[in-house]
Amino acid sequence: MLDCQDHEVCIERAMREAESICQEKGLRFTDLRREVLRLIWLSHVPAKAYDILENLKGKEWSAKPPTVYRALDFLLETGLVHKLDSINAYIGRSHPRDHNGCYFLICTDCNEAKECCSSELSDAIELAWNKNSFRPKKITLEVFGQCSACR
Amino acid sequence: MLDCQDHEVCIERAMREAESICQEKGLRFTDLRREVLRLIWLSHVPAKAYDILENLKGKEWSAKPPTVYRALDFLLETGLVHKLDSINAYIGRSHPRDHNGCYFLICTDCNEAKECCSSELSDAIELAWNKNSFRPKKITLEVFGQCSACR
DNA sequence: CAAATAAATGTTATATTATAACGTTAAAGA
DNA sequence: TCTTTAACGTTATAATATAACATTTATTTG
Repeated sequence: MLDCQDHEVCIERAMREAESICQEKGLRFTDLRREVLRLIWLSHVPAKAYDILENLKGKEWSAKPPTVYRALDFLLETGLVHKLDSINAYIGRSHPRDHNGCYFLICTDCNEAKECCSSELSDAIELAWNKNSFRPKKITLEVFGQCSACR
Repeated sequence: MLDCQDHEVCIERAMREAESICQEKGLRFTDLRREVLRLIWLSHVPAKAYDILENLKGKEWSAKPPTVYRALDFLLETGLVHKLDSINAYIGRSHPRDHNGCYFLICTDCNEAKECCSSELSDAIELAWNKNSFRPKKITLEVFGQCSACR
């Protein structure tokens, strides 16, 4: 589905950006957090928490569920990953510096997911605000369908 | 949050509409399914599956998890309820005959949720289709924020 | 630097959400 | 009425996530 040509490059770009974001914000990007982020970025198919757990076990960590969930919490708070609530899975954020107006396209054939940013979306939400005098704080938008590669 | 003035009326309207939809479609609206739908409609705060289970126990059913999940599956398929994936909770559908272009506003203060239908939303999704040549099938849009009553 | 503090991780246990598999009962169709 | 199918009962377990407390590692401060 993706415009990612060379996935090694894709991962390295994401890891570099994560490093620099953590540095800027003075956050501790520990080996564990780094490894969990890398495992998530291994594929554009969103990763399940317990799969990440399995993948950690071969390595130097004594991995138990809280090991993974704590790393995920950190990555979520920092905006480095996103949780897809409709499938309980985690995906690396392509644009970790922009937190707004993003939504996710999830292909029901290949299972890959893509992050999209759109002002049209924010505008549609804005409408909800006007129509319902509702003050939006957080938006979950996940679209399931078939990606171009799978047609 | 809601424009529901008299909630008894609100529930009865929903139950009547459910009856007629099931009749039209030749579906069996059994006592169990009816009761689960009514329990969900008891409040505009989305209901958790295991809370529904507890509420069934006082009654005539030998309620175990599958009892509830099977009823929920039926109600979901029939479009009578909606699952809010971001909070794993179920809410009665206000417009069970229109399955498209709906989204949900969830108040983080009072926990009530409201179903909204909007063509603007469908249009924004349409854009995703054009931009990414993605064929949308199912959309999850859940907006968290503060409703007018809670401001 | 050493001690004090705070942050991260280890560990055990358990909570929460959901489904598989198989048996029984009740309803619908032939 | 008999057959078939759909609904429900029941037991067990899978999948997802967190609480609570101990230990280790990093950071700050005296």
